[in-house]
Amino acid sequence: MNGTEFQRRVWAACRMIPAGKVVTYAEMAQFLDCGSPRAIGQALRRNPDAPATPCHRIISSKLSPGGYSGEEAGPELEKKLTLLAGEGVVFRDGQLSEIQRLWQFPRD
DNA sequence: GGAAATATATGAT
DNA sequence: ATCATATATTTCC
Repeated sequence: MNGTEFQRRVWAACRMIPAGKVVTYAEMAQFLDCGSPRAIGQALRRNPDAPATPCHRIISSKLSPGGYSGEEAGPELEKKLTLLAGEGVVFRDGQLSEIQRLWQFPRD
């Protein structure tokens, strides 16, 4: 089995995010009933199925890209931004260009 | 079992 | 804007 139960939950949530949209760590934490978005980052950074799990659709609550592959900034982060751009999500001045790209988990 | 580390968030300075 | 604290989970020793 891969990772712990918590990680599986985080990755599953990632896979339910539609393309062209992004979700904040806080939103996912709330959806998973987790009181700390930090745990989300920990699970995402150790994701065993990087291409299968759209972990690049997770951003910070300030609409900033956040980080990627264990680095808050670097070539990997740029790759994440490029991937998002390919899905229609564009960042401007370190923040999400269009707020409508923000997605949230179904609360019902 | 305990300490260190982390892709954050929030409050204070 | 920057620093310090809080919180949850993982990984290393």
